[in-house]
Order: sequence, then C-alpha cells, then structure tokens
Amino acid sequence: MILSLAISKIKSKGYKITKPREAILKILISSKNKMLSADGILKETQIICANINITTIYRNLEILENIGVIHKVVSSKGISLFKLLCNEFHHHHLICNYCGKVESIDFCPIEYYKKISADKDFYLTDHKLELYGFCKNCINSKKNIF
Amino acid sequence: MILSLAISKIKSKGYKITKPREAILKILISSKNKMLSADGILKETQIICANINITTIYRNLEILENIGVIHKVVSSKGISLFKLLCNEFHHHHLICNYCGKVESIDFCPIEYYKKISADKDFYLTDHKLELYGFCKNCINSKKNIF
DNA sequence: TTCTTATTGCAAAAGATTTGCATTTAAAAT
DNA sequence: ATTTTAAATGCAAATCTTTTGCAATAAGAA
Repeated sequence: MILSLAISKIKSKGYKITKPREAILKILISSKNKMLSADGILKETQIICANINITTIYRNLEILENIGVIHKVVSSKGISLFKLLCNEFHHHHLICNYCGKVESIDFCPIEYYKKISADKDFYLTDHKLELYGFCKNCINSKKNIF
Repeated sequence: MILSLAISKIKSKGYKITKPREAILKILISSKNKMLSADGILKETQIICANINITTIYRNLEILENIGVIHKVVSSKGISLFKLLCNEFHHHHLICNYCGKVESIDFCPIEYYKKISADKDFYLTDHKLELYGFCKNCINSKKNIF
C-alpha cells in the first residue's frame, strides 16, 4: 500500500489527516515488510514528529486496523505487532527467525479447515497461520543461526 | 496426558511435587480440552487449594510449559491461554472464541508449505496454525456472541 | 477567518505478568 | 524420626503494555 491510497482510505472514512497520523503512516510504509510494535513505531515517528505520544500511536493503530490499512498480530510474548496490509488477496507470511524479513505466501488451507470444522459442529471465524524459518541471506551469512 | 505422567515429568526434572503444583495439574487435566487463562486457572485451583496465589500460577505455568507438560497460545487480546499437551502426533487446534473449548484437527499443510518455502529460498523450521470459531454449544446458547 | 468536531498530549488507570524477599515446605540426608 | 537445605510459596510492590478521562489544539468545513 502506498501513502496516497492510505490517505484516501482515511479521508473516505471521515478521519482527518493530521501530522502525527501522517508520520505514523510514513513509518509503516517505510517498514512495509517488517512487523513493528507500538513502542517501535513511537520511536520511529518521534524522529519525524517530535512530540508524538504513545497514546496517539495506539489510537491511530486501532483506527488503521479497523479501516483495513494495517494488520496486527500478537507475538508469543503478548506484544501487539503491526504492519501495513499488503495490497493483495488473503495470504500468509513466511517470517525469517533471524532478520525478521517477511515473504508472502498465497496458499491458504482455510476452505479445507472450514469443512473439517463444520463436521465437528464448529463455526470457523478466524485463523492464524504463520510460517517461520530462515531466509537465504541469513543461511548464507556465516552467523550463528542454528 | 494423565496425572502420573505429568508428575513423573516434573520429578524427572528435579522439581518438587507441592500442593499448589498438584492442584494446578489437576485443574489442567480436568479441563484438558479447554484453553484456560492464568486467572481462570487461579479461580479453579482456589476451590481445591484455598490460599493459592496468582504468582504461583504463573511460576508453575512457566515451568510446565518448559518441560513440555502444557501448551501456551496468546489470544488476539494478548492474554496467555494454557492447556495440557495432547499426547498424540502433531496436530492443530480449533478453539472456541467464547468458551475456550478446544478440538484437535489432524490435518496439517506443512509439507505443502515446505515445498513453497524452498522455492522461495526459505528454510522452514516452524509453524503456527490455530483455528478460531464458535462451538455448537456457544452458538446455541443465546449469549451475546456475535 | 470563524466555527465545529475530531484529534492530540498528558496524567493517571487498568490489566496481565514479573520480581524481591521473608517464610514455608518437600524431600534428601542424617 | 529428625534435621537439613534448597526449592517453592505468598504477599506486596514493580513492571510493562494498553486504555481512559479531560482539557487544549488543530484540521477542514462553512
């Protein structure tokens, strides 16, 4: 997603374009293939928007998630991580354990699981599927990965 | 997993069998197909172990996770949920958003993803796949689910 | 430029989880 | 059975992330 699209999404929902909001967007865009915490976003935005407050970060992240500009996952330590939505169809992510690089993978087995769930009288609403591994770069670098 | 196996795992790692620890185990075993929060476990164990403290719950859950007796997931609200490890082959879980009921699902698409990942020069090491929805009981109860 | 309302910053609250420390207890040693 | 000792516990307080209340500010319409 690019800035102009994000901004038009925001405007179309009746939200204003403020300096803090734009700073947050810019940071999200410049880290589009990396998950960021609220605190990480705060620190990055402070560079381009001096007085921004963590409250503003959270309030904007909530709005941006609701209007479909960003995507949130909760890490295994319970911390919320955010990243700009890719501008594609539903897909999943392959995340490098070492450098955090994210690759998209289109295949999703959800239809199969919907069937299985229905057989078990479960109504499926949601799923979490994340793949972890090491990217070529990190395998090739002689770093202490394994 | 049954109590005796869990206890022998605990002993084999040099941990003691205390009353609070045993109470926690019993609760986990009696709710083996349900995800429980630390607070939920506290409330249940208080019935059979009056003075137990939330600190003790957390400390024991950490140990039990480390020695492979329980399994932890983090909900989308960032709350840690726990359940006894099933004693079976690799599988995934279908979790009721409302009551926490868990069903096991044997199908796992990992082989397929391994192939896709290799094509992208990614070496897959791990994956997280959780399915969320509502169980029959919770749909039928007229509670405010949706 | 003025007006209206959303947005912001700050401080404080809330909720989950962790830590420090003195006391208690399991289980090994005697 | 008693003593010993290290682990485990309970309590209070701290920490960390996230949320809320409120007065001040700023965006964008009039």
